[in-house]
Amino acid sequence: MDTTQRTDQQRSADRRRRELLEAADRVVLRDGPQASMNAIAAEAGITKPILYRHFGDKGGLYAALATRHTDALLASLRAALDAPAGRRERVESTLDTYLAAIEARPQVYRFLMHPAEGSQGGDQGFDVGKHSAPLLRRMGEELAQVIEERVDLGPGSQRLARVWGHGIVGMMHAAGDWWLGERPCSRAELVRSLADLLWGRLAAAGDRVGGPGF
Amino acid sequence: MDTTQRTDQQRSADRRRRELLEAADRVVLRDGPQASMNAIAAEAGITKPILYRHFGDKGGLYAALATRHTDALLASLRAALDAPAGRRERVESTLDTYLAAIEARPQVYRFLMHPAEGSQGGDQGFDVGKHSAPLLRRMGEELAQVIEERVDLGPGSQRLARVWGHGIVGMMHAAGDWWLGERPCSRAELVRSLADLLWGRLAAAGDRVGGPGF
DNA sequence: GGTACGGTGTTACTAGCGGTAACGGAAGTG
DNA sequence: CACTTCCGTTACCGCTAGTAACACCGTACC
Repeated sequence: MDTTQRTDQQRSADRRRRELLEAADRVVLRDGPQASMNAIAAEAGITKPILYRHFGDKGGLYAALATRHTDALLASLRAALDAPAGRRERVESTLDTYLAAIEARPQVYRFLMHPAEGSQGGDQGFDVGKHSAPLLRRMGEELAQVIEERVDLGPGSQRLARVWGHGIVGMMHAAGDWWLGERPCSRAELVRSLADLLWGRLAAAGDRVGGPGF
Repeated sequence: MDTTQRTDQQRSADRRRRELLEAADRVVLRDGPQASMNAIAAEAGITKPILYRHFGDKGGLYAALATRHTDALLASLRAALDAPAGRRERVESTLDTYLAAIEARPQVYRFLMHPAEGSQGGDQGFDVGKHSAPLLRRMGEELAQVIEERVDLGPGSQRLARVWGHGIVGMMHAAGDWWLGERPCSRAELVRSLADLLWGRLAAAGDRVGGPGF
């Protein structure tokens, strides 16, 4: 009947969709954010229009792909963030989780952070600007929620928590990006340094001798 | 003579170059990072090959444009950073300078941060990935230098200063990006919140009642 | 005067991209 | 057999970055 048939079709479509996503994944892992629809289709053994029938446009495919990785990474981060440990340990463990992830798969990371904005396809084209880095936004909101749940910030705590969530995530991201490019120190050192920064060592440190005139 | 002639030509070429950059600026201000070479050429009243003769490729033009704005912004930041005031005041003033800049010209800001990575031009194409956001890197290094010069961080100070420089810049950037999109509070509030974060309020805050089991 | 030259500008083109229309063939249903 | 309904293809559009080839114009040199 209709229902069973539809179910079969849907299951088949879902399987195909997963296959396509895996193929896209392989290409992105190889080519970074430059991965073209042609290349992805070729990797999947089919042609472009099928991709477009499944995902609408490039933005759709990228969103699906990004959601996948973002979900996976966010799950790891949530685990580190919710661990039954002291705050400093949780912060360090979360930082380390994130850095380990971007260290393990830099191509995927670059793809998630800079989802190919140069879309010159005339009419619609992926509305750049608003969703420039969904992963960052989601991590920021997630962290904000955890902060607000677990830290007592007094009045204005919600606003403060959100600012801090996005700020800390940005700190982690920028430091990670720079570290990934230059590798100036070990991951553990980086984690410690960032945690120290968050722990107010900047405010606590003294001025250098021979510092400013005042 | 050769020399005077060359000088004349060079001066004329420089003037032209500045004109082209200003035209490109106008287009970027209008269209954001999507600005195409055709559009820029049209705005300047000339055609593409001239642009390419002056700037090599799109990356060259974008780099020239980015350097311009980056230099301007960095000068403002350096002024705020080097002001004869207490550390907290300087930090707040620097944050505010940056946020005011991105608030005043969001299109330019977006262009600087996400310089159109989708370059699918076959052969060379702007080597994405390394120069994904030169402004961030330069700001990070600059801040690192100031930190190392003026703050006494004990052993390992150079590494620590660089990590912090990039981390703080990333925090500022991510928070600014989010704030620019959602406008959840005033600029002054954002500045205060970020400075509070850097001043260790996260470490100092107590746990929420009914918090984690441990 | 004629001629070769460097610089400025154009038109017309290539190759590749995202995206789509139109067609071809298999499968199930009357 | 006809008819619809997908799955898949080829062939195309309009756009992009980038380039080759040609035209013009002032100047230096013979």
